[in-house]
Amino acid sequence: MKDPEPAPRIHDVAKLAGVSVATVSRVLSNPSIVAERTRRAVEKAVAETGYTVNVMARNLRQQQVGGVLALVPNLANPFFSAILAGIADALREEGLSLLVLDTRRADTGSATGGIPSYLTRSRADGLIVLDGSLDPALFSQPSCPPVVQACEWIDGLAGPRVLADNAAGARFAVEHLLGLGHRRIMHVTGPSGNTLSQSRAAGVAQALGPLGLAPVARMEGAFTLASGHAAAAALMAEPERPTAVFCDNDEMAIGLMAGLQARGLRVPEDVSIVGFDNIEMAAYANVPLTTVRQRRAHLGRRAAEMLLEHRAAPKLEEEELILPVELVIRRSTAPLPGA
Amino acid sequence: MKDPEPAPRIHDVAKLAGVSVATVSRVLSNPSIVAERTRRAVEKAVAETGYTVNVMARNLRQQQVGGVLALVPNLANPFFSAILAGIADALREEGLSLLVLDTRRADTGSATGGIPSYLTRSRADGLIVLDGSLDPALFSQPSCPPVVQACEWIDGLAGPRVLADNAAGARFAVEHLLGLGHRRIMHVTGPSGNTLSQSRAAGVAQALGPLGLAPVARMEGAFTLASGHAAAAALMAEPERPTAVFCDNDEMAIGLMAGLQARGLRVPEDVSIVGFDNIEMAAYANVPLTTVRQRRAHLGRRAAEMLLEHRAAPKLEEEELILPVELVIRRSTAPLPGA
DNA sequence: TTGTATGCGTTATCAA
DNA sequence: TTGATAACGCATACAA
Repeated sequence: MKDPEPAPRIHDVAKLAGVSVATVSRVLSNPSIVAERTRRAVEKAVAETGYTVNVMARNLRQQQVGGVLALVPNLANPFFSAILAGIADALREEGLSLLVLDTRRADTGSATGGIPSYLTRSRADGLIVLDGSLDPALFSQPSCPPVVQACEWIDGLAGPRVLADNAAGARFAVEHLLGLGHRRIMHVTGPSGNTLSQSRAAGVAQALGPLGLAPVARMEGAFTLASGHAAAAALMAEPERPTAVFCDNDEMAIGLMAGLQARGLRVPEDVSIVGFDNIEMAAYANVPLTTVRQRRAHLGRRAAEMLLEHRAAPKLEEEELILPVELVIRRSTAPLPGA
Repeated sequence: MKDPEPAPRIHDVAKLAGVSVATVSRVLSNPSIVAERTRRAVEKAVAETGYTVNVMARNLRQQQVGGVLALVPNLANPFFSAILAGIADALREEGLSLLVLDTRRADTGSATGGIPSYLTRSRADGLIVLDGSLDPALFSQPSCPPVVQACEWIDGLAGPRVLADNAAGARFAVEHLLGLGHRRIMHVTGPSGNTLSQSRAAGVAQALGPLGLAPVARMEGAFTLASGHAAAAALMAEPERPTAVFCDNDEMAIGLMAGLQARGLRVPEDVSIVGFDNIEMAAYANVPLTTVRQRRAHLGRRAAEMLLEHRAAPKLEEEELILPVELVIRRSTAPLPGA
């Protein structure tokens, strides 16, 4: 059992069309520079043979891979897949493929087969890093392709970034709660090392600081429904029970709502809750969730576009693009009773 | 502004180590066949130069891409990204990369740049198709790499498949409702052309048929929260109001619950609801959702493994792997009052 | 406008 | 056990 027919090569097309391989190549890559008559003959031969260019050979010759690698912490997380969709979109428009590496599962250690082996010009024309927990040293090899950081970022890794305005979003959220009269506000955060959590914490402080306030409670979650659910117990255990909670993402907010309701607390009558991200589910939660809208697909698209711009004309300035966010007010937040 | 240093090539390593390029190549790919002494010298030279093999050149020489392409209908859909995570996992263990193509956005028409241009041996060593709506003719080009269908499938496209047991899952769901005394059961389906919906409808019929029953109502949704929400109105409009609903996925079930509650119906007291997939949110919904558990990451992993087996030893038999599913009973289903 | 010839960086064959 | 060299399939500089 052998392969039916070897794929036709440019040579076969050339012979059939009665021209040289160079001419065929030109017809395929830059048709305008070849005579109408010749072009037609070549196109006919291409159609007859069913020829398609061998991408590997072209890539080697042109010293480019034709693809961009996205490094994501968890491919199964819908948060990242929405960003990936935006990236894929922008790349495809430029004829580039999307490669994906799940950094949590890839062994970061071993030099062969581990993450470092992917970070080469011979494997990707560019990198989009969505994982802020990676070691910046990974990207310092001379053979590392251009990098754009998106969504999260890595301390100590220079270069262009595109981020949502996390601090502003958190500030909007807390200011909204303050405006409703709430003063005892709890903050359910992401993992402490996470850059998103850090800037959102900063936004919380920006909102509370001028009033001489601080969160009355703080709990570190893991951006998961389960950790939000667990926060309900933490909230109930507070001596001064918070009247409002800002959660670093919607999953935790929804988990928290479920946990509170299971314990007999009502949202928003007893506790107001704000999330972050505006995932689709936010609008369909038990109590529709007030949250901070962040355009994830757009963020991915901008990251890809920035990478392509950077490849075309490497800029000296460190570009940092901060995308606006907005508060979406739904029913999970209400005025503090008696306020 | 030029590139700092051109990447070292195998030739540079060879010169530094005082051996031939062939020997360097051997040390890298099959160290055991080269003398200890020589090997050490080469390894030292590799370390000094920081050499890493040029993957493009190796791929061209070996006539393989080193990657598998997954065709997904919507990358932003968490349903698919969970499967992708399983695929990525299995591939990485074999040293293969994951390429992703979002088929809904790629223009299927144009020969250049469209989907067909990706379906070549020179672009991927194999294909995993997660989109059952694609034209089977796409995969009939002689240069198309091996294909495995996963999750959904394409009528008229032969070859190995790995599927969840959709019919059994739907049957379990409906049998559960029947066991609770429900007889007026509504079915909220996916898009009519979708293969998943078709086999789930078959499972529904299998459960109802023996009792001489059929769904009292049927509504075609789009696997989205919004379409589930819209189904609430359809349910209320039924002259014989259904007492239970089976939804083809959890998103629609959750949307439906939200819609029903907004109209004053209680789940499960007034209406029992079963979903499909067991997405994480199912357990944290307003009313925890009874649903059919399907191991999505596992499904992806098995698809990738099947592709790799197939590459190693193309089998003549059409392998079709049906993965078991199970019913997860939560609180959204209850006995029919008075039953 | 077209053809010839070289090189992209490897791996694999063959000979030593 | 190692070295010389021919592919792999294409794009492009240069010549015609």
